[in-house]
Amino acid sequence: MNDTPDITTEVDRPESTDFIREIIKQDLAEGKFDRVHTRFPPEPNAYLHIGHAKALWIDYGIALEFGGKFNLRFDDTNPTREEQEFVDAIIEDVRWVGADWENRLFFGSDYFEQMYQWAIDLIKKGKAYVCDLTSEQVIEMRGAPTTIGENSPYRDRGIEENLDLFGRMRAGEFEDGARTLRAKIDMTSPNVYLRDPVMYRIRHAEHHRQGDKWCIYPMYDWAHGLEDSIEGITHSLCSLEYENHRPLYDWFLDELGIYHPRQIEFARLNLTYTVMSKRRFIELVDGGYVSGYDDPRLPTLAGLRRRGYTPEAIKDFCSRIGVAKVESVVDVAVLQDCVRGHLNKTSQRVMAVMDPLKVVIVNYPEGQVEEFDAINNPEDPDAGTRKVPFTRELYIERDDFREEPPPKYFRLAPGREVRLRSAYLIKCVDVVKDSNGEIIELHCTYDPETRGGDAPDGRKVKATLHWVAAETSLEAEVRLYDHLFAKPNPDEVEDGQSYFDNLNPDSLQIRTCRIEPGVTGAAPGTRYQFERQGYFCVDTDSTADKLVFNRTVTLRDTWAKIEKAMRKGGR
RNA sequence: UCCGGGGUCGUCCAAUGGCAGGACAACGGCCUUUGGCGCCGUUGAUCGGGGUUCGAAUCCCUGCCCCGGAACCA
Repeated sequence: MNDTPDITTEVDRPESTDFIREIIKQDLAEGKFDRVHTRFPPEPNAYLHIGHAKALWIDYGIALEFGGKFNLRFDDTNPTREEQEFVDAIIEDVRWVGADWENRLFFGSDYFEQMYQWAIDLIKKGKAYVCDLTSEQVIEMRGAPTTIGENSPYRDRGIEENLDLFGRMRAGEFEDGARTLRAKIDMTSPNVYLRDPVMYRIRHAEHHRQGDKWCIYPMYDWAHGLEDSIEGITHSLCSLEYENHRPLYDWFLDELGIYHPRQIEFARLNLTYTVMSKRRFIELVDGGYVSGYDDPRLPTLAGLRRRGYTPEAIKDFCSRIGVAKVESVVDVAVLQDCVRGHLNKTSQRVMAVMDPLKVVIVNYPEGQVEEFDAINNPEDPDAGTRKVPFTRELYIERDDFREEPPPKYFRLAPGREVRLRSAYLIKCVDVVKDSNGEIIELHCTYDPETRGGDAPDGRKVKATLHWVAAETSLEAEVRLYDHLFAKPNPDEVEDGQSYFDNLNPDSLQIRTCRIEPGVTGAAPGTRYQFERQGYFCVDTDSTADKLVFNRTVTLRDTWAKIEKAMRKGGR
């Protein structure tokens, strides 16, 4: 509270920047544009993933920073693969991540009439023609990157004939694939996208918004720049694979002489231990490797949401990874660090025992129940406290006791004293085993003087354990998630193998835990920290009778590291 | 082979001719009623070769390597 605000550190600190922001600043300085307007243009044919979130935060973040505007626009130019279901899902995801398009939700298909008129303009200029070649012929005559293409025999059709034919294409006189409208550019260009690209194809298909109003549909390259132009986009940001398309983007806009946004490309996101493509999501879902597109192991936004990730964490992640043009693979540990950071500050602590070992406090009165005040969040004093019941019979984590403790292990062991979080100091006086030698129960004594966890004589204990009362604790299902793939790069495979061979068999473990009773009735989506273990959130499968938790991420586990190092060193 | 991009710590991103810095990871320590959080520290990089310059990650030349590109997909 009495910290002196350090003004100097806030002044002159270079704000986060990247090559795109630099370009925009320069454009603004040169007067090339006098405002900033971006857009996020998903095709409604798949679920969004964390890679889309990166793009979204570049688009939206830039608009925000420059005091500009941001549009959400569905690029729905292909009727055969787009569905309303995806429109709804994408809107939900974009909203969840926190981008605000205000009242600017648009659909590329709403511009079809304008696009059609512009196509006519191009035909009139002699810059577009109706081509009767089949798709196979077009491909053949286009040539290869290393060779040049060949002109279509229909390339020099007269303007009147082109106009007539194009009108009849729209009128539905021809079958699917019978003809196309092509731009007349250069069949010898080293950039194959400039070799008379198709602008319109015939598809007698029902469009999710336009119904059967149209039977010709614009191709991406033709449509996208027009959409940007119509919306007054200043900077059209997209991923690297469109770099080769930019000359075509520019060509259409220049030939039409209409408002011309600037396209800038950046590298898309890759993450370790996962895959990031629509095709692979489909394969994983269809193959039953994951439960659906919202499986918490998938990097889809729906999956991350279900897993317990917060929009804040995702936004933080996007700003940490930056923007550049190098193909990159970001360590998923960065993402995990982001959620831990946010959840540490915000989530309520609770005690849950994953693998219960019974503890009997032999000097504690039978039938007595005490209630302790446990701190809800040490990072947030305003979070207050909660009551946790304590009884003679308790459960602790099986892993928190060792009959023969290894070096550096300072949890419970015979004769050792530890603290039960928020309760008492207890000492292990006896180990009870069954006929197989399996430990079934621990007998401990408690020190009544240590109520709350501190010893009046000032003696210290090294360990604090989480625990639950045997009887009052609840049973709950926990789903422990780990990386979907066993290798950082799932594509690193032996000959004859596929990325499926790298699936991590332990990516999901289902357990039954005992949890303190206060969580009764927690709604799906509620997030907790299970002390000493990790962050968990109530799954959508959870019911009043049966709580189900997803593990979002584990806590950092220094002891596990030490143990691992010792095991290695021991060999 | 042609066209378009790109090569900085293990990873991601800075340094815009002037001390190669930050984050994650790793390692060590301090603190701790979470082996959590926090704090401190250590390790660690300019693809190679030439050149320009007082000075090069940055500019020039050259070589090498990586990615993308031949859907009536986006």
